Amino acid sequence: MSIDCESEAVTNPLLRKLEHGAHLSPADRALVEALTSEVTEVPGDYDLVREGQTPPLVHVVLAGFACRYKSLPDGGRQIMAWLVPGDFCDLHVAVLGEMDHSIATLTASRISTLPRNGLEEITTRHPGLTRAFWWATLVDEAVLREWLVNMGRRPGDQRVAHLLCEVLARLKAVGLAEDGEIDFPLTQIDLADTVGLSAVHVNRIIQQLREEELIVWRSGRLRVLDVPRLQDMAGFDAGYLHLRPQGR
Amino acid sequence: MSIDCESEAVTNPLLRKLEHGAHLSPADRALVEALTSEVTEVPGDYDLVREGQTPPLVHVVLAGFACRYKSLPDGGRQIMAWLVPGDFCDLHVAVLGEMDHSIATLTASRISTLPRNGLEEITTRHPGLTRAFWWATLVDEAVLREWLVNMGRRPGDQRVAHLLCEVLARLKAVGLAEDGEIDFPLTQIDLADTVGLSAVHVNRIIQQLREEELIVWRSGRLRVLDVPRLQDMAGFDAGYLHLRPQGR
DNA sequence: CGGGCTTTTGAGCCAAATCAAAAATAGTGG
DNA sequence: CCACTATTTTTGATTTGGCTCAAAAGCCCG
Repeated sequence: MSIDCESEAVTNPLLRKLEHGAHLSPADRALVEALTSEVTEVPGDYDLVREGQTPPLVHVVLAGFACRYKSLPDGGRQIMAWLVPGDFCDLHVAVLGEMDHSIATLTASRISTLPRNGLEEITTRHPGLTRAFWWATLVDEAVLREWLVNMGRRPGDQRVAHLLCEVLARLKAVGLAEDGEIDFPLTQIDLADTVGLSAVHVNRIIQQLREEELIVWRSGRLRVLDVPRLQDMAGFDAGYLHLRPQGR
Repeated sequence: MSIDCESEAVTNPLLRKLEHGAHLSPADRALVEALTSEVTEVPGDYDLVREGQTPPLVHVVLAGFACRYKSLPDGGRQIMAWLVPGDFCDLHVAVLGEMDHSIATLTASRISTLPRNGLEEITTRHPGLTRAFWWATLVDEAVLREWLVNMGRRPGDQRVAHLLCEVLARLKAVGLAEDGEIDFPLTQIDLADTVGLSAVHVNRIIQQLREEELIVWRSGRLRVLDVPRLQDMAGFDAGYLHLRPQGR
């Protein structure tokens, strides 16, 4: 349940992420810092928000992995998004009224909870930040579209490889990847629930990626040995993430 | 290429849709009407916007079917959204800068093109409408999430059935469905590109749905014979569409 | 050191793909 | 209105990627 303070960037990951989407004034930056000052440590596999609820707080992931998911009648679940440091969990609730899916941590995480009215003040008084939030929402949507392509048209191995390429790029964008290597304490079951394959099959795919010397993944750490080659076999093109050239 | 003026509601479909998401003032309504006055007729299978472009106009579907899609290296395509009357095509471009996917008509369509600055004026001066646009974007995202569940975890027959339930509900919401029946001039190939199955398999599923007397689909018209039963077999729950109880 | 997760392995099976070709439809131009 | 095409839809046969079931091996943690 310790969350690896070392590898966390000096800068706030939310701030770091938003800077990809808009130019923020010093005042905007200070505001973001202030907003994310209310922090909770949460264990892995913990429901932050459940389908049908209208959470009073907006959550932001600061460290760890969370996800959006829906449970199915047959007991399975489909994960529809990974929420990594810098990602909003439920920004949309104020507008949509009720959650149409649940949000849970996948690993022990540090979560920031912002009061809704603080956010509403921003959207009326700080157009620069508002635009940045808007941008973040639209990138989430773009990611969702790419996932749909992944599930619909790519075979298992490319599907998993594509997901790994994406998470690497996203963590790099908030300063949490060094040289193709990231903290990655998920289970293969989580991966399977995400890419729509069985855990057994995902296991075989992982083994294949290891044999091809594309990745090393052990004890919660993932190293991509040859990023271009993995991207190539996955058909990965980072354009849909709409990041600035350098996550630095 | 004629677009069936009869079945089109008296009311503007965009307006009709937005009323599900927010209460609009008479001024807001007038503004929406004015915005959608610039109209083009477009044939089927026509690219409105292509990946990589930054379209100068924002498009709204008024009649017909369009879609978001990405082409794949192997020649296939994945459709990531169906755009039906009332749907924005590229509202996000102003923020994201560049299209990360293409938009094309699936059938002959009536498309409204709004100048970007008209929209920007709205987002600064008309909070009610802005909120309605925001709502529409978030619903698009919710639909995307449900599609992901559909592709990831539902077998072919349920997958197709679910999609049909959705399109029926969405068209009903803008007044374009009467009693489980809609204009539906798509090909089975379009369907296959949407649900991530082969056209041959989709064909077999359609035949099965017909045999089970769940649907009648011929000459561009779809009738769902038993809506509750189809929804039931598909595991369809309209909650994610965030519509008001009555599309009326 | 024992119990509960994960990961791994093996075997058999099934949903859905592919390939190929025929039948049905929808357009198009004369 | 009718040939002539092109596109869709349908059928059949075959192959395969990924699933299920089941059990073993490895890990983590108290």
